[in-house]
Amino acid sequence: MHMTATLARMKEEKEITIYDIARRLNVSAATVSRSLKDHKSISSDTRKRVHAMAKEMGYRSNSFARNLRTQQTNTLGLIVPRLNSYVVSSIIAGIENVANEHGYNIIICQSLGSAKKETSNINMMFDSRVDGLLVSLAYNARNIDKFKMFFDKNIPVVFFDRGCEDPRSLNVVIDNYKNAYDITRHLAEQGCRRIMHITGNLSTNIYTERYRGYQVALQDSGLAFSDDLLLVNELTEKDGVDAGNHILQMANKPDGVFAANDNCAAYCLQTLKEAGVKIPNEIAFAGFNNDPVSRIIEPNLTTINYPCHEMGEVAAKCLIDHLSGSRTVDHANTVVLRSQIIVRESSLRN
Amino acid sequence: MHMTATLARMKEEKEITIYDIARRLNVSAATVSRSLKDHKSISSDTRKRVHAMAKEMGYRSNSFARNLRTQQTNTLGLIVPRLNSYVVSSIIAGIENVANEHGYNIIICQSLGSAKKETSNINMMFDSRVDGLLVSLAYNARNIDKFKMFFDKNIPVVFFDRGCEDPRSLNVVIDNYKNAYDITRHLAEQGCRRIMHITGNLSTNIYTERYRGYQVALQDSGLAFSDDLLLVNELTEKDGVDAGNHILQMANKPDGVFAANDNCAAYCLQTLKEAGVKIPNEIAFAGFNNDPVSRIIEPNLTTINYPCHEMGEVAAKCLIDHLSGSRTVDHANTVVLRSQIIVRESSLRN
DNA sequence: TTGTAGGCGTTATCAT
DNA sequence: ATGATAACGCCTACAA
Repeated sequence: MHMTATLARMKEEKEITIYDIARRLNVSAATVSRSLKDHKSISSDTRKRVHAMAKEMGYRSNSFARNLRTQQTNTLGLIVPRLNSYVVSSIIAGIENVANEHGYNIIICQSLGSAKKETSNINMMFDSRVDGLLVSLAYNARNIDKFKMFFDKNIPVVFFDRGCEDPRSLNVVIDNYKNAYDITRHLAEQGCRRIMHITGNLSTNIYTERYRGYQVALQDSGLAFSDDLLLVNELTEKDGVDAGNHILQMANKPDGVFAANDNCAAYCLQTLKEAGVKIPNEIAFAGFNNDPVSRIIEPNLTTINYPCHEMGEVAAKCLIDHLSGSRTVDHANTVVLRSQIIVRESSLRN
Repeated sequence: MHMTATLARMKEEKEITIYDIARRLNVSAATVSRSLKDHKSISSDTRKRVHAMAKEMGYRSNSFARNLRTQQTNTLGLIVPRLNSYVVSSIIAGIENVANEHGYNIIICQSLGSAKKETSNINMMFDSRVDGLLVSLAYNARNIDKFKMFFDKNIPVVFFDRGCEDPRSLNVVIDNYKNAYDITRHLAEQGCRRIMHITGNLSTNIYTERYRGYQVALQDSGLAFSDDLLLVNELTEKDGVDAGNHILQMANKPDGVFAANDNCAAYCLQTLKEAGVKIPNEIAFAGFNNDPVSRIIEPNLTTINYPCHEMGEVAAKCLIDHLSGSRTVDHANTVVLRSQIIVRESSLRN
C-alpha cells in the first residue's frame, strides 16, 4: 500500500469526493459515480481502477448528497412506548437484525407514555425523512390520522405489538384476545371461581383485547364478573406490589389472578406469598410475555409465550418488502404471529 | 385556517421549499431561511409572516440539504453489544431521553458479540456522518485505533459501561474493581471460604476488573484462589443453569458464588436450590446489576446497584457538551458513576 | 434589513 | 463507454 504524503494529508484533512477521484484518474465525476455503484455501462477496467483509487484515497460516499439527490434515506424510524422493557428491547433486537442485513439504519425514540411526545416523535420522524416507520403506539389508535402525512407520501408504516385499528394499516401482532381467553379458561379449569384481572391502560388495544378475552372466558366458564375483579395500573414492579397489598385487604379475595404482564404478576405474587398466601392453591396466578422473571419467581409463572424477537424481524421484513416495491397488492395487511400458553406451577392445582 | 385549493394540492404532492415560501411572500429565499432560524437581523414582522406562511404551507425543512451544507447531522451513533438486556436497554432509555431533549436523533446498532460486526458498525456510523458516537464495546479495547477516523476528524466518541483503556478516550463507567472487591469481601465476612466467581469473556474490561476485585478481595481476606473457582461463560440464563449443574458435580464445592450478572446468578441459584442446596447457608450468592430478577429470586440476591439510566443520561450529556464546544479542556476524561452493594438475603448468614 | 449568488457532493439526463 | 451539466434544498459571505 504505497501512498504519497499529499494523499495521506488529504485523507486526514477533508472529505474525498468523487471529483477528487475523477481528477486523479483523468475521468469525469460521472464515470466515478457510475463505477462506484457498478453501473453496467462502465468498462470493467475503469470500474476496477475507480474502486481501487477510491479505496486508496479513503473515499466515503456522502449520504446527504445522495439522499438529497435520490430523495431517500435508507433509514427506518422506530417509535416505542419505552425502551427498557423485556418485550420491547427484544423486539428491537429483532428489528435491528433484519434492518442491518438490508443496509438500513434505524433511528429510535420513545414516547414514554405521553401522547404529546408521541406526536412530536411522529413529526420528528417525518422531518427526518425516514423511508419507513415502525410503530408501537402508547395508546390506542382508531385510525391512522396521526400518520396521514406518511400515507399521503406513500411512506409505509408498520404497526407492531399494539396494532392500529384502521383497516388500511399494516400490523404485526399476536392474538391477544385468544391468548387471554385461553389463559383465563385455564385458570377456571383449575377451579378458580373469582379470577381477578390486572391490566394496563384500557385505551391501549392490547389491553382491551386481553380484557375482552378474559371476560368472554369468564362467561364461557359460567363465572361472574364484578368490578372489584378488575385492577388497572401501569403494570410496573411497584404496581405489582401494590396490587398484592390491595388483594390482601380485600374482604372477598380472588382465587385466581391473571395479570397482563409477567413483571407485575411476579411482584404481586411475591407480595402475597410473603404474607402467607398459598400459591396456587389459595390464589392461582398467570401472567403474559414469558419474561425471564416468569422462570425465576416461585412457583414459576404460567404465562403466554410472546415471540418478541420474531415480531421484530417480521415487522422489519414487512416494512422492507414494501419499500422494495415487492409487495403483493392482495397481501394480508395483518400478520398474526403464533403465540401460546405456557403452563407452569403458579396455576397448577393438584 | 383558510387554504386555497392549489395550496392544499401542493401540500400533498411535493415538498415545500423555502423558495416556495419566498415566492408567495415576495421575499428572497435567504430571508426565509434566516427568518426560519430566527436570525437576529430580520425584522420581527417578516419573521412572523414567514413562520405563519411556512406553517400554512406545511413546510418542513429538508435535513439533507441542511446537513450537506452545514456538514453536521444532528445525529448520534450508538453501538452496543446487544439491545435486549436489562442494563443496556435501560442505558439506552437514558441516552434517548437526553438526546431527544437536545434535538438529536439516535441511530443504533448492535454488535452481537462479533468483533467483525462491530468493526462494520463503526464504519457504518462513520459513513452516516454521525456528529458523535456512544459506544459500549463488545470486547476490550486497549486503544482507540478502531476509532482513529473519528478522532482524526474530531468527532467525539464516548465509551460507556465498558470503557476504553486509551488515556485519550472519554469514559462513563462505574468502579467495577471496587464493587467486585466489596461484594467478595462481604461474602468472605459472611464466612465463605471457597468463593467461586462466574464471569463473562475476560477480554472485556468490565469482567477483568471484576475478576481483579474478586482476587484482591480473596487475598485481603486470607482466602486462596484456585482455578476451579473461576467459571467463564456468556452469563446467559442457560449458562446460569449449566453453572448450577456444574457446581452440583464438584467434589469440593464452593460455599459462596459471586456472578458477574444477576441473570446468570439467579438461574444458577435456582438450579442449586432445586437440587436441595441451602442458600445462603451452604452456598451464599451475589450478583451484579440490580436487575429486576434479583428482587424476585428467593432468597433475594445481594447485588451491585448499577445506575443504568443515569449512565445513559450522563454519557449523552457528556457527548453533547463536547459537541456544543462547551467542554472544559482540563475536564476529567473519565466519569465514574456512583454504585454500591445492596445486601439481601442470598448472602446473609445468621 | 434584505437580496444575490455560489457551492455542499451526488445522481441523472442528455449528448458524444 | 464516457463526459458535460443541471438539479436536489439549503446556508452564508458579500453586496446593496
